Amino acid sequence: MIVKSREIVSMIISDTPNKMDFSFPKNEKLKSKKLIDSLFAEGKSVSYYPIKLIYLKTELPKRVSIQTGATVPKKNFKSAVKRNRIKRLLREGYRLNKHLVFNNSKTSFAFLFLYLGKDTPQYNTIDESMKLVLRKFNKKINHG
RNA sequence: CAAGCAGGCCACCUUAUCGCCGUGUGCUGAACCUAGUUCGGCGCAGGGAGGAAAGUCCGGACACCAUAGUGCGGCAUAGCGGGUAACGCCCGUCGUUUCGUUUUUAACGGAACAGGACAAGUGCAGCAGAAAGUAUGUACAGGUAAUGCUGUAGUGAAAUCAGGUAAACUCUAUGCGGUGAAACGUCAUGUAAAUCGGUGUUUGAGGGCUGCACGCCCGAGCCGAAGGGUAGGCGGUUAGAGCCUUUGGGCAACUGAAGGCCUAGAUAAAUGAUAGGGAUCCGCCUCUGGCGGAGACAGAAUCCGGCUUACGGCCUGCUUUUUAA
RNA sequence: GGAGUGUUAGCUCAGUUGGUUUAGAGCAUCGCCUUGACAGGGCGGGGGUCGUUGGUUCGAAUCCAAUACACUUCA
Repeated sequence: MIVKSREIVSMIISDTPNKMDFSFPKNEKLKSKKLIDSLFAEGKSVSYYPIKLIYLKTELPKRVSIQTGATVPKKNFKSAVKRNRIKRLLREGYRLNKHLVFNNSKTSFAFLFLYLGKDTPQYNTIDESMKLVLRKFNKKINHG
């Protein structure tokens, strides 16, 4: 199991000809309070437990196609350490899987990932459900 | 070995891959006519959570409000002396209480203490008790010319004793102006210097975020209704009552001098993820080892000094049999 | 980051300022009566570490301190 996942990572890195982008720079972070407010007000959502993705098709201030944020509700996790840990895991999950949704389309989106679970997760589960959520999102965009 | 007390130290390490945030430095792309500015890209070097970052319980620095002023009110502290920028913190010392395996006394050691004043005034005290503060009854004994005049018993936490109680009001001494980085400064963006009603311009509306009054300053707008816009950047913002070493002073807290060091600055908020190896601890077993598991409390948000609380491990010292009559 | 409030029976609240009396009220629950039976009504009962710990006091739900939890609010 351990060796397998290691191989997968190395395969992704070495076998892709275009040098897949795993970076997550400042411009791709969702920072505007205004945008976040409008996300909660009029955004649509896709969810696959324990991750919920709220998205909105809008104009972005920077020249990127997606800006992403992650939140964990304080109600479910009181400890700031645990909240931080989950947010970091969500960021990692998005960073390593964002090639699924980055297809140079002209439409730009604002993303916000919510963690709905009540236990601190392992990276494996975050990774799997992140992939599923992003595929669900793609389906919805292409067909609707 | 175990327990208790006191003090000190650490806060898993390392390799690979992929990432994040500052700093320094080198090269470089695009936009505008140039100077230069703005937006980027690549490389190198070095840095990147805590002992409590927490609770927000105290004290400051700093900023604005009059160079923060007067009176009342309010709040805090409380033996004495010292330390400190300051403190409700720390150190020393006196006293009281308590512990040190039978009792008493003394010494010694440990622990706790919001430990000023009820000899200014006011209030309060269930039950019990004659009586709880303008109080004086019963029994016995003593005493007087006579009398609760004196003692003992009894009730109670407390009984003419300068009674008890101030974490009761209060008094005394000392200290405290208010608001807190969402303070404050500055740049940019943008609408509405619009509409309706009320009120006011030296006979002064309103404001200066102070509980009230005074005083001072600013002063032409202010209040309400309905509605509209912006909610961004930069500074403040990390070199500081800073840390380490040596040494002088002091019982100590602490402090003088010399030398060395630079040690996070994010803002929907960085300090991470995955995989391997190694130490640590726990459990089990077929015990020179093997297998499985765990990794405490917890995340900077202007910055310092304390206190309190949460919590894993290691090391050192002392006590667990104190002494005398 | 700052400021503030609350915690009492299964639930919603009094009582706390100003100390000592059995910690009360409504709903819920249990028993009995009323009814052929149910609802409703009447009578009676049980149920409380007063969030936790410590202190002051003769005595603490109440005063003081620490702590836990929940909630509100501020450009």
